Amino acid sequence: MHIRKDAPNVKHVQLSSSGNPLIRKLSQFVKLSDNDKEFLDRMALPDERLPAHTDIIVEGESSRSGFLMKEGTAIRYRDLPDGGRQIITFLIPGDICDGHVFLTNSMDSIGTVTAARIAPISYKMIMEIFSYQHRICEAIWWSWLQEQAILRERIVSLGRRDARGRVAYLLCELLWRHAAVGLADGGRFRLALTQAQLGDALGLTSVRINHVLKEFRGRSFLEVEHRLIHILDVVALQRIAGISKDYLQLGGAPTEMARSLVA
Amino acid sequence: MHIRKDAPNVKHVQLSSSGNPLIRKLSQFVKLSDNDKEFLDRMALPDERLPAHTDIIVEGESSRSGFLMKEGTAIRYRDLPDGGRQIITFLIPGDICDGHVFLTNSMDSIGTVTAARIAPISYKMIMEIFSYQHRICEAIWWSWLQEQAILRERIVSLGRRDARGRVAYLLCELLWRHAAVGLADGGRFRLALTQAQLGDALGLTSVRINHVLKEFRGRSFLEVEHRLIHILDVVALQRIAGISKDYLQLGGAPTEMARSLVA
DNA sequence: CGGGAGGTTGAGCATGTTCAAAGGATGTGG
DNA sequence: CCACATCCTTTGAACATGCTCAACCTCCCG
Repeated sequence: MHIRKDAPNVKHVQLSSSGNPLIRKLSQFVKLSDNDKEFLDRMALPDERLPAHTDIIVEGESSRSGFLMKEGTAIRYRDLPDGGRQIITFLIPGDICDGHVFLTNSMDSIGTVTAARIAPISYKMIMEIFSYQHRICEAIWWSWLQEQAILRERIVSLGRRDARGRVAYLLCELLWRHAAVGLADGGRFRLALTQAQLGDALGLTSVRINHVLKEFRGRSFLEVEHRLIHILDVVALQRIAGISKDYLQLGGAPTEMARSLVA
Repeated sequence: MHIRKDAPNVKHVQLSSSGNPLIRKLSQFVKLSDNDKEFLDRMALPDERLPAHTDIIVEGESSRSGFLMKEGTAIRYRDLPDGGRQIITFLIPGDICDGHVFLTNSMDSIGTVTAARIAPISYKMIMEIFSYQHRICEAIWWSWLQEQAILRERIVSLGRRDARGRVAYLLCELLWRHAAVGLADGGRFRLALTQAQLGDALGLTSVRINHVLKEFRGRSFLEVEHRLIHILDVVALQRIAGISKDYLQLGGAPTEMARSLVA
């Protein structure tokens, strides 16, 4: 990415992990009790550190049932026979990687992008949540709906948006997701992705990503300094992506109508 | 599609709905008891008939919580500001449309393609399943994993496969899904999609779809007679799509390893 | 410093699009 | 049950978006 020589001292904001991001994430949907929070904190321990560029799960082979991202960024991706690669999702702190990988025989791999910290989650624990932790269960349910909505939005992106629209959408998605776990300050968040990785996520080449980012920088939609991305004009990006504000229901509670139906 | 003038009398096979396709679908994953089946049959009643080309849910506005497809084909799609459209998923008999649409504020619409028959599902009923019908709950859980795997595979398709690969993959997916609910006979299933709709699902134009189908017909990978599609060489299609057999875990039970973890 | 990874740039190329027009199939009302 | 209107498929030619390949540059890190 473009790195400004004259980068000012970056204001020290809360852009790295603080406490348990899962609590932050689930609090979007449900008011968690102290008990709930304690449970979630226990669930996030013990954890495990992983260096950058390390595979967690390779082509569907896994001894792990699932895990919670505590720090860092990871990708769920697929290597194709022709040498290509498609990044399917980015995993950021607060995300639960659900082990679907090997349950369904899909050949996805999962690997870290940056150094990361993850907490394994056993199926026993999941079953415990389902049976005894109803409020957490409800929140996780909402969180899954959100995840699915993100997958569907990505399908729309890849199917019908051009390069600029795809980049614009992905940046919005990542900003909102980071904000939802308290890892964004205004339009700022830490993004340690190479242009090639962005390309692999968007079905484009790094060259094209480069052109689009250059244009966006020129139009002052965003700035990149070191590994910190700063979205200056989210509205412009949304317009380019062709989305109106409320898409994805990120960073907000479910609609009243929806809540009443579930209660 | 190409329609052969000399189409022979189509063998009368079980390509339209017979009984409750949801039972068939869930039986892939779990051995259902007579009680379970009775419950699922009650769940599928009362039903409602809808003509072809009818919107069920429009741009996220819905008074419906969810429904089960009993007969026919529907699409979940998105209309874009520029006039384009992206079909996100096809709904076939046995699929539960989960009402995510309005819960998450996404602007998806859902509409029938052919005449259809659907059974509304209330949230009360879903909660009942979660609380009291553990075997069905487990089966639905598996079924969701499968759905997610399909969405992810579609992302790979749109991101990294060319037109031929995309068409090949979609045909395989539809064949396997139809087979899973007993609506395929050998390589045959009823597919009432226009080439424009296939294009909207695959991020391509109808013109391109036409060329690809022509090539596939020429190479004897498939035939189309009236609205019946006949896949003659699935293996060839899989090769073109770049997938190996077990993808998606369609039509088979979960791996032993996976089952033991959940049990 | 020197090597390597990632970013930037340009020229030629390919896949798929757009636009347009004509031929079949379908189904609806008279 | 036919006639007409409509929708779908098929085909061709010009065009555009994004790709490939290749070179060079910049920064970072040992």
